Amino acid sequence: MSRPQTRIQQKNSETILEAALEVFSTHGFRGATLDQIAEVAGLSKPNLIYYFPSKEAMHQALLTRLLDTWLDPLREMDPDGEPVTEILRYVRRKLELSRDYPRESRLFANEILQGAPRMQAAIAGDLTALVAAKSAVLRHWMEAGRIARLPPEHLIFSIWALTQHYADFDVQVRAVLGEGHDPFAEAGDYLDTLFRKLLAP
Amino acid sequence: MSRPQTRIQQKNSETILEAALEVFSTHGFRGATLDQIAEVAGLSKPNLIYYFPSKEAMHQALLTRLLDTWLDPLREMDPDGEPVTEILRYVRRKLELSRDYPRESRLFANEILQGAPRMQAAIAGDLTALVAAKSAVLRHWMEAGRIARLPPEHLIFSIWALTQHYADFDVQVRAVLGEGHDPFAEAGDYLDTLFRKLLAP
DNA sequence: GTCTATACTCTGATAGAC
DNA sequence: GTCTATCAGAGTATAGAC
Repeated sequence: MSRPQTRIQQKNSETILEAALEVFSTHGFRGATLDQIAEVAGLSKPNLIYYFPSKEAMHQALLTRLLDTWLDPLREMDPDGEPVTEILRYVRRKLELSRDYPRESRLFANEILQGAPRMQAAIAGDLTALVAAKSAVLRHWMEAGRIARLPPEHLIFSIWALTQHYADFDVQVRAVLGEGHDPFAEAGDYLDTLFRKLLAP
Repeated sequence: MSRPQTRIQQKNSETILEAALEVFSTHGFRGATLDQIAEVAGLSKPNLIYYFPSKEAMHQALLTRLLDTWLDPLREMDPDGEPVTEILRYVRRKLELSRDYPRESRLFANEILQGAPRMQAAIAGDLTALVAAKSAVLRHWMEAGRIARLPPEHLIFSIWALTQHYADFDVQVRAVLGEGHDPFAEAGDYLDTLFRKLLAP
């Protein structure tokens, strides 16, 4: 990957990725068009292609930067910390990601829904390895009787499912709750309660 | 909607919807093409258009039949039943839907991810009304001290999120678990435990 | 009722002027 | 570095033969 040198190039690359994120995250890879991305970015279509060799390359650039941000909070779960505190912190940070980066969450969801054709490697590699490592930590805590004995991978799945739901199904959540609700604030309290009860030995 | 009269028409309509489900559920509405649907269905492209006036109409037909199936298990939650039993039954039935109809689950997820442009009405109407009704039931059980006091809508969201995750993120789940796992069987046990602990007063 | 042929629009990408 | 013009191919949908 060759990428930006000058200031202007950096700024334009940024503008394009921002626009691409907006479009890919709502329409998926095949549903997104360069026309749309160009319009959102306020640039001409050929200009997009000047910065990125193809539509595919834009998508790839977004996915690459995404996965890192996405896995960061899990990486930070400290094996030497207090188990419940560490897990609840992870839940909270993951929910904050959903609140602050809903488009990234939807981009990821779109990719997985489609069978992860452009992410197979990353999922089979980094992600699986990290989950394996953290599952070992969780299992260790369980064996020490510090949290309830549960299948660690499924515990992690449930954190992902519950937090991402508020970003990915935002439209549905807001429709059901109606006016005068702050979905993410309520979710924060609810998930805190849920995992406290679940983890109690 | 005018629809099938003869046997042949019924059968072909069915074949087309089946193929359309396959394609829409993996690529989203805009990402799906009539070419693909025609190929999967084993029919010619114009023949598709003979049965359905447009791509849009096929999608609509799928969404309409979907929502009903989708909400059925929630409808069946019995206000006069034993609370924990009723809720656990709902969780189990919803998980079975994810296992048996993963494409329908992904079709729905795709539509919501995109902001539900073709489902606004249904979500604001039937779905919201049903959730309101069942939330009242849950709240009643909580006030009677029969289950833990929790925000009822979020309790329902968590059932949706946890069960649908196994259909929508199937690729990820299987990659993380590796060989020799039955994700849905394990999820069944795990979610049973989770909700039992969560609902205990 | 179903197919072949085709009209017309949109899409991703390139050429070449400035 | 950025734009206008444009291409080839794919996309939805229609016309009309059988």
